[in-house]
Amino acid sequence: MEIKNKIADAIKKAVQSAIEDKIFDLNGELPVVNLTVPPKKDFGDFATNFAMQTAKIFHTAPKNIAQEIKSRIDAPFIEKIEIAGAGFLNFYLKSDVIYTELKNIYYNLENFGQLANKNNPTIQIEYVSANPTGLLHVGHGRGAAAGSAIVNILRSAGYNVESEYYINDAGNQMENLAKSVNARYLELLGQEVEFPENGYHAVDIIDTAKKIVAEYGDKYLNLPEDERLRILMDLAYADKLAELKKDLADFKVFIDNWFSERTLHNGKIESAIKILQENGTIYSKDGALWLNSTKYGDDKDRVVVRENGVATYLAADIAYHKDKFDRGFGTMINLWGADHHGYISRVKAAMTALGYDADKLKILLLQMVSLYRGGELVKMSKRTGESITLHELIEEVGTDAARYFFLMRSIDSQLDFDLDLAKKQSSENPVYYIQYAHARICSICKQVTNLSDENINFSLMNSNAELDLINKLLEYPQEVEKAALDFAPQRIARYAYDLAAQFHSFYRDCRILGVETELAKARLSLVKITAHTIKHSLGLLGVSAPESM
RNA sequence: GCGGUUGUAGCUCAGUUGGAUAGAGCAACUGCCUCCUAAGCAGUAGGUCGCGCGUUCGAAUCGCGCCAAUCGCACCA
Repeated sequence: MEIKNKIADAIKKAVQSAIEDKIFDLNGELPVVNLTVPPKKDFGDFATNFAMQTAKIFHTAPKNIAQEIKSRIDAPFIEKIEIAGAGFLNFYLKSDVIYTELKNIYYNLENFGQLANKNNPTIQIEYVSANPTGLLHVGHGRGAAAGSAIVNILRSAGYNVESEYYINDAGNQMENLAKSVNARYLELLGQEVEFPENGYHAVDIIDTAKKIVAEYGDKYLNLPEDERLRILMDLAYADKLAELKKDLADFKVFIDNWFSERTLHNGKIESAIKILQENGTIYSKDGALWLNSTKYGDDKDRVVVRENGVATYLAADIAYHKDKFDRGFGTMINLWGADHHGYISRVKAAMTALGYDADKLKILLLQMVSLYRGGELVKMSKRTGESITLHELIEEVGTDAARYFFLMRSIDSQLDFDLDLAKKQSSENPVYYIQYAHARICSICKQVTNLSDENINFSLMNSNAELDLINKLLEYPQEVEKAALDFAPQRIARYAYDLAAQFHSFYRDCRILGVETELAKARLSLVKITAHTIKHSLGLLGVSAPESM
């Protein structure tokens, strides 16, 4: 059991005994004991504001409550307790506590950072889900980095997770893809063609057409238009999807489940609509079918089937989310671009109307990315093809830097991505700073080969530099937990940076080569734990930890 | 007009289930390699936490109202 929980237990018992002895008169519910690492070392190893929080329900001054708890607490691992400020209880642990913890970590190092399985129902997370009609751009990159990092973090925190990509492979955009590739195909074969009005102008469409020409030549040139369009749609779709999967794989993004929208068009959309019609949430007006989403807090009602009988995108999305709910996940997370926020209320409205608990669906919104090069904003546009694609970004700055930069800001902050900085191999670049710490440790390990791994006396490490590093390491499991609860990869990015900083300080003050054997053994074990933790935390972000730089 | 997000040091940003003297990096300035990777370390300086009112023992954090930036408000996806 973690030290923190032990202290919390001791406090609860002390309070309980005071209540039984009628010292405290309980007028309300006891809050949970909240233990934190204090901002200054002078304030002990752990602190709680419990006495201040309970002042009201005990009708007693915080300092008196603190005094009572202090006198009743019974815990062998606590060195001393001090009352400070307005009523903080500061706990000072006996020094052997942290050494025992460190020892446990060291002899079970592979598992450090992997929390116990929570045995919760599976969490599903859907992310990227870009249309298979073009290349992934930088905005998708942020979603890909965030989604995959959240998956890693949740798994590390002991949750069961399944990732999913929703492929919009039905409807207008596929028609446009077919028409666009068709136009390029004919162009390449020397025909005069007018480019379709809503077609995709980006150069990757030409590349796709070129591949088709290279493989099939003019085989489809003389087919009837609609037949050729059908064939080209299939070929282009396969090509686009393959490119998309490759770009994601290069970016260390691996999806468990690829969900095709087409599978919804075999009755699932109709049956979802039918249920909503039967319970009165869908009505007819002006020849179209409308979802009465205002009843559930949406701004206005929404069309689900047009006058011409064709279902809207929303209809497919209702069927899709119904399908997700029917698969029985405990929580479903959608990672959407911030420009889709208006969509939340209508999807949730539909789920509520279908009788599901819409709170199980959590929508995380990713704010926009702006790229800067040479201090200038780089414009992006998928239509004109002047965008920077994810592929180009990886080529330019590398997967490690790109992922770290995407992840170091909270997802609901707009991100200014400085391409020049991401490319710099210097201390200005946080990715290198962290990786360098790892490489330094690996370098030491290579040079120290004659030290035994047994009977390590961890308590020899008692200087500030050593204790600071130890304490930082002990915080790691809790950081993973917090990052998982908040879906906040930037917490891990920050932690990895702080840990690297702690190590670099240690490195200056504490040598391993050339010091007395027992101390060298202890320090070597400490830096091995550090290396593991840096590598593990970077791993959660999908960033590599090189052994030499 | 309505809704989402953001506003913290010169710049880029952490920090929200309310807590102790608000933290990093970069940029500026001063030191440190005969010593395990100087891609590093130590130090100095830098703040009305957008503005105002409120809630309370206590507010960057919660509530209300302003201001500014940004994204969105389709029978498109």
